[in-house]
Amino acid sequence: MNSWKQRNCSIPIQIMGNQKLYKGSLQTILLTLLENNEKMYGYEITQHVKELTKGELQITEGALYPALHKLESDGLLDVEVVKVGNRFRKYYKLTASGTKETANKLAEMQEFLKTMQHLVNPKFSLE
Amino acid sequence: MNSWKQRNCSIPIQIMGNQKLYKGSLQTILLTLLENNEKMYGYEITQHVKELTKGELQITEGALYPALHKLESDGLLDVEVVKVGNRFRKYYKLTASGTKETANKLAEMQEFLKTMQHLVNPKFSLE
DNA sequence: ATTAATACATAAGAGTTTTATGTATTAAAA
DNA sequence: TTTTAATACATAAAACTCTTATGTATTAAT
Repeated sequence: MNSWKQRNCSIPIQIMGNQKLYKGSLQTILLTLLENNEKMYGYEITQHVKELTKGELQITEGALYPALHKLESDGLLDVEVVKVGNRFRKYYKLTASGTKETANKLAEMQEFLKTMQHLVNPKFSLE
Repeated sequence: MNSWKQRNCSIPIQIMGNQKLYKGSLQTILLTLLENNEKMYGYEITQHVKELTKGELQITEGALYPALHKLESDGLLDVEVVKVGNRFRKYYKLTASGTKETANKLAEMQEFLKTMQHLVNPKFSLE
């Protein structure tokens, strides 16, 4: 039996309608965060992103952990397990090839953002 | 039997690595195009986007046509079939609610683009 | 003649994310 | 002091979107 009754019962007051726009950009976001922060663990990432985006982007656990595992198995991240009290954290950081790949992904993202700006904001399509 | 031998045989010289970043933004792109162009047909859209993005974004037929059908069945687009020679085109244009929804999607997209800029370009996170 | 471009369409499969569930420790609140 | 919320990990089923492959047909170019 379960010692806990309910979970995930927090009801977000305002629903984010554009979560689906972030599809495909999770890896890039994770790599970028780790480029700026040296090492981070999963839960920390979710909180950090929530703050950075003022709540607009909520990285779900079901997306986050598989993504981190994939980046690790692809050799882009190294992991270090640290015990804090009786609880453990898995700290991730970029490998050498992870740093290289981050540069690629960032360039692609910048290109994507520029292109989308042109598409949705044709006023700026002077260039 | 097939009277044609091969198809889709054009081999793109440079592969676009960041196609997946566009996941989730197709509807918004279509609506925006139709806001700027009054009426367009499918094939025209693919060519228009290819030009606008200098080949960076190639909307595939397998994505485009189902998307147009969905927007239509959602009441956001009206369709008008026009015969040109012996060939037909399906011209799409925004309905009233389509115009309204376009504004919403555009706002979401702008918000998304701004947020992503902040995330991947922390130098600009002054604001 | 044959190929490429124009013009539609759908289905199978791949890939990513959401939703739901599971376990466990620690801090806060009732 | 018992319950709840927050911290911290994880995985599986389902939903969703797009790619790839296929199908049909007309017209322009080679």
